[in-house]
Amino acid sequence: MALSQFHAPDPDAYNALVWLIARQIPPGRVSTYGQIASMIPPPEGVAPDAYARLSPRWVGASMRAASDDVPWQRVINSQGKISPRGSGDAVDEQRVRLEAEGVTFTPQGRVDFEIYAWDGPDPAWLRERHLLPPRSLRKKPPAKPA
DNA sequence: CGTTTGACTACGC
DNA sequence: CGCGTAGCCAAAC
Repeated sequence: MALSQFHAPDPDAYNALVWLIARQIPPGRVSTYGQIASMIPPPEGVAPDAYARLSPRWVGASMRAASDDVPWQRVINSQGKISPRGSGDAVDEQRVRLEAEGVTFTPQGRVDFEIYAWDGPDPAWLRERHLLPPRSLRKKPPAKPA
């Protein structure tokens, strides 16, 4: 069975996990589609490499379908920018909401992950729900020379 | 029933 | 930093 690059095999189940995680993002902090995807194990039958390639878009689809009780404004793309979509209205609204929480944007419209990146839920919270440790959005410190 | 239309990301220039 | 590319389904029109 071919996997869709736009929707998870079981959208409803996937959405529930994405929204659950998104609701943990504190005000004034941001996460990314890819980071949230990295906390969710590949659905049954989905190979790890395929999951890594497709899941960020699945999370994007989940955010699109999210109701207003999910802080969707705190999820941006890996470049630190608000993802463009059809009507620029939603993009403007997202920026307004983030700025209202204290998030600032560079002149190029980007959010600095070094300042605003969310490190993910408490490890215990993740383990209890069979979720995985998130990949960091911050630059990895240079390898420590012996 | 054929077309259009999607909240992504890593990578190369 | 900005721009283009691959990936290749399915619901809404």
